[in-house]
Amino acid sequence: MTVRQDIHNSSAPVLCQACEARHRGICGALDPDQLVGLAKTSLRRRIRAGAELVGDAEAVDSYANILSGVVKLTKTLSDGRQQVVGLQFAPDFLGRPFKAESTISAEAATDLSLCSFPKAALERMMKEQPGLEHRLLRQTLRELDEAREWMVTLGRKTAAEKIASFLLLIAKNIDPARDPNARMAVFDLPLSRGDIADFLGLTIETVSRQLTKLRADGVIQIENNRHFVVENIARLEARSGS
Amino acid sequence: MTVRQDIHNSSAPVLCQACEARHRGICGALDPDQLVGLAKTSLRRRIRAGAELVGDAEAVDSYANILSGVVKLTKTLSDGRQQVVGLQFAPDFLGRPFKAESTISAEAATDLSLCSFPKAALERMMKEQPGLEHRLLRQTLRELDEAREWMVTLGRKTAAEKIASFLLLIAKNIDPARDPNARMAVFDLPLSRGDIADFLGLTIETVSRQLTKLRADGVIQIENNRHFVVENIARLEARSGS
DNA sequence: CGACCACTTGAATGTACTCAATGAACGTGG
DNA sequence: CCACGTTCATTGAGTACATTCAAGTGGTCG
Repeated sequence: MTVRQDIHNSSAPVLCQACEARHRGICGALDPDQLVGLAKTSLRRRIRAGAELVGDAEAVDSYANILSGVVKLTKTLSDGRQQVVGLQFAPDFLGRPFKAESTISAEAATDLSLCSFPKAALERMMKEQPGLEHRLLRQTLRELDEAREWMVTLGRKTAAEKIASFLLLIAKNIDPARDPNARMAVFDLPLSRGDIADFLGLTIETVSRQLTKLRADGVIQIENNRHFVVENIARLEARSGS
Repeated sequence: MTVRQDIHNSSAPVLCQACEARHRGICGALDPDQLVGLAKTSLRRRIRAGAELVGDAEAVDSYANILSGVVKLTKTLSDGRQQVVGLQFAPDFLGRPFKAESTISAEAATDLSLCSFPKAALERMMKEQPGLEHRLLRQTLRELDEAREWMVTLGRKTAAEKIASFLLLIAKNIDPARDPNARMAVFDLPLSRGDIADFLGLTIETVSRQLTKLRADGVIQIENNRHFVVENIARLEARSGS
């Protein structure tokens, strides 16, 4: 582990030294020279929570890696009903290759730090380094698995189970350094009640009621609306419908 | 169009001559020599409707292309609740690369004709032909788009809208030769009422009631439970919530 | 202090579900 | 050929869960 990091960092651009995408993200496919090449055209950007990254049916000319923060992917029906169709965390790749315009919109759920680079730069590099496309395929397959997992939640779970499943999802993804076997979890929710409702296919009121119930039952503690403490994750899992 | 087919077919294996996957599927990435190589290890299989192709958490050692028929991908909760998380049509690729076992189960919704080949053969070929991985990435991205589109349907549409959306989905995918702008559609449903319910996150009874309503309103005609006629697709679209 | 925002709580309503009975199509065996 | 069982779909009545509409709470900021 430490060895691998040493090797990777030895000649990597400064920008990439502390970057998760360098290891777990798509940049892990690049050799030091290629990394330097991509880093030349890349740019670190900070985005405020709530800012729209990509609007529906909007042309996209750059891709990015998430360095920190949470991105919310949404789709909206003509009458305004909204559905969150995905959440992305560091070090996920952000963008939809091979399509001029996106059919979903992306929004910063929290403050973000991105490493962004021109669409053309990545596509050029994909040609000379097939490993890049391989990484992309892996992430896409993972996202597909997640989307299908969520379809089960949306289609077949009760409101109470949806909320428990959601809290588990956040607990497991919000902190990359977290021990996956830990018995307890503490985190700040990256989403408002409204966002959660749109993610779970519920209303704000139902989300609020179910959270209140979990708190009343002693499964979770809530401070300042956003800060959550889960003493015993197993109790949440028991309520998630698995 | 005819030119392209001539070129492709000139030296292609007999098995591949009439195969949609040769053009629109993943095999389109292969040159004639490679196609011959893959065809050597591949096998045409016929499967009866209802047969299970891949069980949940079951090891998979072969991939396949769908030549004809419809495959149903499902996930099941511990208490038996089931959700259909995807439908695949010819000439889709079937299988989950880079993972020893699948977390979903695949079942023949209709009688199937498959072109199946060993996992190892395809993975070997992917190394020497990056275009193959590219095709796979494209299909995966398309499936991801479809899954997200369906998340909106599951999370935010009413039962009536879900049914209309489902009928549109089938009308557009069941017949590869169909004119996408055609005003009317005629098709045999590849799924039972129960399957539809599992796809839409509804019960059988609700599916039945909504279909009856569409028929009563003159939007669709139903013969023998499975055969559907849609005189005016626009009327269905108007009810799909878009 | 008042306005605003996000969230919570309450009461009434409605959509889809559950349970139950009926109907239609198909295959088997007497 | 018809009676019978089976499977699949439809229809009906009553119920439950999440929604809608409405009011209230708590925190933040000008």
